[in-house]
Amino acid sequence: MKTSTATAPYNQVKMHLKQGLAEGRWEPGALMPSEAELVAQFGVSRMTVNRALRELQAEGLIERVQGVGTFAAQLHKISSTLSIRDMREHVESLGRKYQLDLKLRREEAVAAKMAPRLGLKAGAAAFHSVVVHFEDDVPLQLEDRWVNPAAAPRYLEADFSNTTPTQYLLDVAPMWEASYTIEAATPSRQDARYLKIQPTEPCLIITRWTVSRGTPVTLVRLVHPGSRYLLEGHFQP
Amino acid sequence: MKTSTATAPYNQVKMHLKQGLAEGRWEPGALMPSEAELVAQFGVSRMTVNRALRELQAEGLIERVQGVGTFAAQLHKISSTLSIRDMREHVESLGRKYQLDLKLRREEAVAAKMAPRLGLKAGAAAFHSVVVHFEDDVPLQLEDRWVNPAAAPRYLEADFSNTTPTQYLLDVAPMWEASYTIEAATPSRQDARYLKIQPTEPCLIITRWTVSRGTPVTLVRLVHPGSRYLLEGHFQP
DNA sequence: CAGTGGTCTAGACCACTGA
DNA sequence: CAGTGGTCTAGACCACTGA
Repeated sequence: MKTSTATAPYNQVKMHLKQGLAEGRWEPGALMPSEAELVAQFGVSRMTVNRALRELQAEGLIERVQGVGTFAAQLHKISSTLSIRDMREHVESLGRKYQLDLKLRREEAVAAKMAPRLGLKAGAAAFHSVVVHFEDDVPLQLEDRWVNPAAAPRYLEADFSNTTPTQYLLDVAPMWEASYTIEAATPSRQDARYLKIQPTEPCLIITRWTVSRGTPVTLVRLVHPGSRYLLEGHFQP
Repeated sequence: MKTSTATAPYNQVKMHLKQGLAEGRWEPGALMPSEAELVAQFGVSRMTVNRALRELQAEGLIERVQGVGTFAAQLHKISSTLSIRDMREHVESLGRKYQLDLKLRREEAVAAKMAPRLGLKAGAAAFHSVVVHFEDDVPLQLEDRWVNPAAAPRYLEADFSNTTPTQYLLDVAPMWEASYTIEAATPSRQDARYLKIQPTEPCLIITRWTVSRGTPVTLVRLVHPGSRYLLEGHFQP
């Protein structure tokens, strides 16, 4: 029938239920209206209410059991989106001056503990780079990165005057799978020198491992001075 | 026609496209088959391929433009689920012994800087609790929490021998909206004493603010010794 | 058995885009 | 204008649940 004019019927049903949940009209675990009831109430076809319900289910707001019914979900999960944010974009989006200092970039033999995560044998050649990202002349992040040469053979030649290692690698090897850890620790003495902080300053350290099309691409350690960096997230159904 | 037996047709279309994306059959930004082409290729109705495509879009794997076509997405975002994990559940799921030490729980006047986030006026009465969570007799998390009395009037009487503040609050005031920050910092002297760590040890500090049905519920600071705690995440489309 | 959700179809009207 | 995606419908068959 109609299309994006105003709110589509499926979306009206969806918003109606969402608001009811927000208001607590259905306690967590409570039985909600069936598809047939919503069809009667809104005067739309079953496929339309089905879409509304399927989307609410995908968002984790309701649970559905075939043969039984639809229930308000227990909201225990915060689903928040952690972007692989490029430091250049991030800093420039704040209206600050961005600078990148390439401290090291060369081929090195990869250490035994890192090799498997890069899909390489211990001692095999890999690319190693160390970059410091600045916001208004203040070091904001130290990026210590290993790259699988098979995934980005020309990494050593990449020009970082207008791009960043993150951006370059996303371009040549689209990210498909990733894991990360976030921890608090003190920086190494070398890290501290690069970041111009005391070696006792707590740092937020993100370690990220990226795979593209089944090939490990890069293993990166991102060190942020605790006093200058914060991760934020927000969740709203 | 069929139902959950084997793979539903919409899911076959979806998996086919997903695998093509994983293999790099379509570079990011490249034009993908239209709905009409997929209808012909799979011999299913348009609604069926439409569902497959809509779900891939919701997962961020493709982008669709009305009047133009369907395109392989640039994969820049890691969407990972950060749970409000209950420490008791977390520790016990690892097969470890869980203990809770209630250090403080009382009514207090809320500080001016915290009051607005709890929906209260500066100096109004709020509930304040401090709890230490143990894993095998090792302090794993310090939980310093303020609670809006309007959202959980009986918080001071809750029995924490079989539940936790998190669990109790999720039960009485289903979480609807939340924000959090994650940072690295040194603990306060008091925090360090409770956690039995040196005041110089870097800690991972999560500050979380929760709203239920428009009412602020709780503001909590979770302090984790950096040497004992790590946040992990994984992403795969 | 009645009621529930899971899924599919064949057709429809529409808005939007770019040639 | 042809091609694209956005959405809806009325009907269908099915599996599952619990009385």
